Amino acid sequence: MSLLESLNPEQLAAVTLPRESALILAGAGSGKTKVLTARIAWLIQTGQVGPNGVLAVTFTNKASKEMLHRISTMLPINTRSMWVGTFHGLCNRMLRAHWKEAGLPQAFQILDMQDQLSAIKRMYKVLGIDAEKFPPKQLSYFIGSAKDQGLRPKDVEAHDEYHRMMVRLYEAYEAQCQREGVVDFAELLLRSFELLGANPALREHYQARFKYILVDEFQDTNNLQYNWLKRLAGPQGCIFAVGDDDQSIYAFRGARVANMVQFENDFAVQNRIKLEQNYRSVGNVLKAANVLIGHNKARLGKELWTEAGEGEAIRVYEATSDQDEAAFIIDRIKKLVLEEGFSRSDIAILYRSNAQSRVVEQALFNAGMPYRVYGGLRFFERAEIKHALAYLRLMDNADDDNSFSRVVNFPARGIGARSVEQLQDLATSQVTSLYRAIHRLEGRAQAGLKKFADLIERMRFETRGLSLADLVDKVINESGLVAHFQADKDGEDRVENLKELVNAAASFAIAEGYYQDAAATMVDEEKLITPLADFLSHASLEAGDNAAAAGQEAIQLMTAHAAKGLEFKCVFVTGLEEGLFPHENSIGNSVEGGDGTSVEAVEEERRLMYVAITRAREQLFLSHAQQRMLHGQIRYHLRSRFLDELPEDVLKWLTPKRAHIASQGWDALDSKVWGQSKTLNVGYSNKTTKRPYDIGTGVSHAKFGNGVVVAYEGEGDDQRIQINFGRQGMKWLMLSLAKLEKF
DNA sequence: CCCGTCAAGGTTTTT
DNA sequence: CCTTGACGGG
Repeated sequence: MSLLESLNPEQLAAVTLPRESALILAGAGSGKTKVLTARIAWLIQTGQVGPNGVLAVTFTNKASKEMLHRISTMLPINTRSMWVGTFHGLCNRMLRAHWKEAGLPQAFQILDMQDQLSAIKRMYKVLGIDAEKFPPKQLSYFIGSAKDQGLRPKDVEAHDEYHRMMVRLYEAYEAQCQREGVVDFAELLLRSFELLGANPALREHYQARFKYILVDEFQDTNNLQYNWLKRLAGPQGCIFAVGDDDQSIYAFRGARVANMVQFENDFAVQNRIKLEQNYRSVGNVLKAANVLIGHNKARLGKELWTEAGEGEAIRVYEATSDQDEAAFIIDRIKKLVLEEGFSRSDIAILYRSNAQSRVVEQALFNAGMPYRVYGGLRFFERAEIKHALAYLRLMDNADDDNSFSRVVNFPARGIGARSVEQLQDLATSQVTSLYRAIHRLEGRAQAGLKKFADLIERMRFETRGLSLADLVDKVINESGLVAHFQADKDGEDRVENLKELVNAAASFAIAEGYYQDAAATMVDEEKLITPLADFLSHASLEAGDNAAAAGQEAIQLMTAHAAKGLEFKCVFVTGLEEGLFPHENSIGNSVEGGDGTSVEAVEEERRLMYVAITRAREQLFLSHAQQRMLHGQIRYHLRSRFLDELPEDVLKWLTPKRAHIASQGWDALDSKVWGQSKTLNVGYSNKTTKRPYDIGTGVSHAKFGNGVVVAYEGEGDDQRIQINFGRQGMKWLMLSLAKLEKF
């Protein structure tokens, strides 16, 4: 059978497993997606299951689109009715189909993170909560983690006043969401989970239907997602889980690698198949990756190999500064493009945190090299788009106070904070929404508010029977949004974006089969949803591309996190410094491993580094800088321990490798000290400023023992030197008095 | 109501 | 350094 022909023995074994649960440990570049899609295609093609009997779940929209695309090239079937999507997308689908049983209004809206925060702030106003004492972000986090544990307010144990308050706020938030007919991301999952729990008939229906469940990036599942899968699969369930514990980089947002082992126990997994042959990178890159990740203790164990040649050595550069690092990168890129014939889009520059992109961007800009930065605002997150969506949502669901508040006075129509406050009071006392409260204002009715309500009503009436795109077009004009931004001298882009929203609606309508003339309000036996509601869900669940627009032939800039799942011929991993990568917040910290054990937080950083270097197919460059500008201060960092963990024989140091770190031992440096360096006067007035020891060199002190010079401060007799003495802590010593020796 | 100024604070991110 | 949010004056 042709679809099995290109598989290696392990891949073939995985694809053709009988109906039993299995864990596939798939290393970076080992053909993970290929195996997933081939298994689905094989199951269907051999008649073991129909397209409707398969459910495949991923974490990102991109991954699910890719999967659908590949399936449709392998099989002549309509994939649109298949349950392939993200956890949130599939839960949304289920809740749309069973909104009544789930206790939701038919037109329930989805809150993204921004929306959730503004909902919390609005609630604080009504309840008179001090946002300083209980930061909205903290509440959002609290609610999110509770839901991830499957806990409702009544289930959360609070042992102190602060947490009792958080629980009360959680409860109030939940009541508000319920009244307004909105759900946040975690709620989609929890509702769906509870729906299956409370409804045996429904549960059994889905358990019988989905004979085969496949999960991508299994190491990224959180507690709730795991339990949702378990419940959906049922006692006879068959789950095909694909993941890589070495690429688990999202523990900080609740992902539990421990789910992999728990899965093997819960589902009596007989087969743990390892995919270790790598089809992406040259030998040297792979060797570096293997040795690096070998430093982690918490691993299931796996070693990648390749048939490809060794390739170039991994080149390492120690820059004097972040500017110098950028200059090095530009220089190498020029060589790669002009002399070695790589295309700019083959080249990626990776960093630990977004702030690091600035210096590189500047340098690329000055060198006239096109580049593309991932990680900005996404299309559906832009303010003007959010405004347009708010009008649409309010038309669809009159109880959506979030949307109401966003646009009631935007564009400005003379409705001040005072009027809205009064309206809120009335709405609160009558337990209704802001929009509905307008009609109860009676004599005190504020003319502006009435006019606003009329506007919404009119738009609702006038858009009846229009196609989705025409509807959106009508609303952006009728609402005054387009006129408002046209009048703004800097509003050109925003007008363009609003028009782009009309296009997005049109493409969505076509993709989903609503077509242009869809007076159709109901489509798809399973969706039971209007095109508008469907589009609004889509906008919340899929915020769109987050890359800044640029020519296709551009150098790619992104964080190591954002690079997961991608590959490039040439990769630069930058900022390899203690405190940056590994990040200072991880150094010396332990975190709960998900199964009660304690794991070094730096292991996740190491996995991130592993992800970063395994993005490279042919050439890999690593760099660090002696000093860099961070938070407006010059900071000095030692080179990353990760550089010292790489095997020397695959490295080629372009600058001399300095030896100060290896002799030191990392235990001495594990306190959180790197963030405390002081600003220095650099480059001038060093008449009275001496630096007998270079930053980064080791010194010993009679009382404190060995340490590393981190910074200098002051001048002349007042000049002080900062030294990290490891366990003894960070000390500032008077240079004139301290008795120090180089070691 | 809009715009400026000032203070605070600043991993990683998808849905 | 640079972005974000909170206030107060015009």
